[in-house]
Amino acid sequence: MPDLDRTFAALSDNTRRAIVARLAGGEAPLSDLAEPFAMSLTAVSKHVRVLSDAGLVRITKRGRTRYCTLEATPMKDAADWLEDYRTFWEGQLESLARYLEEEN
Amino acid sequence: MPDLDRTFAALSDNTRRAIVARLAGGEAPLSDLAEPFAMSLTAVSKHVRVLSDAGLVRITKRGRTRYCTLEATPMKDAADWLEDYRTFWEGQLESLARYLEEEN
DNA sequence: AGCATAGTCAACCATACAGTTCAGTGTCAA
DNA sequence: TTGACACTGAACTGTATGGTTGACTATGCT
Repeated sequence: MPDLDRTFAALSDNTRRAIVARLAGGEAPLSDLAEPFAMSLTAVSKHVRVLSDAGLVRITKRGRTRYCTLEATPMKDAADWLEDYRTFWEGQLESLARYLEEEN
Repeated sequence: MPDLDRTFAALSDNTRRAIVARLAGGEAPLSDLAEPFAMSLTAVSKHVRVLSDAGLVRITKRGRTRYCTLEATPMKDAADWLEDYRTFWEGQLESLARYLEEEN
């Protein structure tokens, strides 16, 4: 699953997760995306390219600006992968709860 | 959220996801974990360290073998982060479904 | 035509990562 | 006590990542 590789890798950076969060609110031009960050536009552009390579963001050029939109599917795939372990961690956290319970 | 950074980074490798999958079935010694992979034990040991640094795996030494167990919480955090976007991608995939519907 | 805006490209730097090999440590078993 | 087993550590290689700057392209505005 090299797709999952790239999806998780894309999400392993705080800046990129912030970009994703921002794009969940709707499409935005690159320069708008870059504005909140204390780094060059080039750097943000690279981050967006990583997201785009991972298929999480689609870039459409209108005039001189690039509009970015969030792409759902890869994130769903990642969530689905994690979801398979939900029962596991729910069980584990429940055990923890029981353990803490008994400790009192 | 540097924790999420490390969690997602840890999950961005196929080998490590396979290790996680394996550990979901119960604790296992390092050498058992390494066995299915066409790489050195050292390499697997490094992978496990990455998982351990990210808090996804706990290593307990009994005798000369290291037993690895899956640790729930960080994966839950990652899943929770992704879960926030579920409504988003469900909406988007629904739009896609409607679009495909209308195309016929 | 001329300038500002939006962004890419190329080159560079430092750090991290995935993998190797080889040598070493610690533990169990005969 | 000798040897096998289960690792870890150190050193090295190649490649990726996150960031910079400076030059360039392309579009829009006046």
